[in-house]
Amino acid sequence: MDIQLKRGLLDVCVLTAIKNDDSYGYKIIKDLKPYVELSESTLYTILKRLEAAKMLTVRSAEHDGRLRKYYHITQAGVGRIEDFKNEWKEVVSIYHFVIKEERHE
Amino acid sequence: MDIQLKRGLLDVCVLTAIKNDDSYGYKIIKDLKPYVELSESTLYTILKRLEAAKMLTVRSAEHDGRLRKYYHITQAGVGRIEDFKNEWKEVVSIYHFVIKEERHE
DNA sequence: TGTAATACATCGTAACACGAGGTATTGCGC
DNA sequence: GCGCAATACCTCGTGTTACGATGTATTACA
Repeated sequence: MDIQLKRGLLDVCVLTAIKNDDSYGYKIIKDLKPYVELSESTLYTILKRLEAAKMLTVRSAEHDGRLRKYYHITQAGVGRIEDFKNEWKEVVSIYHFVIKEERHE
Repeated sequence: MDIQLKRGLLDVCVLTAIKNDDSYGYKIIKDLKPYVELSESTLYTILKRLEAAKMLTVRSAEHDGRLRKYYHITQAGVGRIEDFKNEWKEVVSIYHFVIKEERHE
């Protein structure tokens, strides 16, 4: 998938991945795999960004002797998803513009 | 509209705007206005990029004593639009992922 | 013993949209 | 005739971003 096209979707995907249940880095990547591929470096950048924007909170926990950082969505994070849903209408109208501009002959 | 979300759409919008008839900078902006707002600096950056990628060709012409640069789409440019249409399926599947993850209770 | 999987992290780079600023002409109101 | 909006082009610097490369450490299994 085109990198530029992913840009507006990744933040919302990550937020969606933790929306119903707190999750952690490795699991988020696996859960999103069927929809979008993202590398670890990309994910950790996103998580840092979303934390700075107060769209999620972090909690460290030990699991089987291994560190895990669980991410929990905030109200602002939920709002970000809602904003995306509203913007979706605009995206669809752009898509229709692109497909309707066919030469009908 | 969120800048990041626009990123994957702008190139295709510009290509669509010149697809059926050659067009020029100022007109492209006005034609796209109902769908996406883009500034002149953004458009000229895009046009340069698409030209470098051989997705369009340029032809200068004088119109009412004023210079106009007409942009014409190439086969590669048409291919870019087709690629977008195919990627659209992935985008829709992401959208469905986002909206389906509602807590049903 | 080694190798994949799990789990975290940082750094540098290239791509990109945009605001701010610039040049020059036409056309209209006053 | 003067100013200003509209038309039409352009450049530069900046901040945001996705990603590959790279690093650390543990568990599980062949």
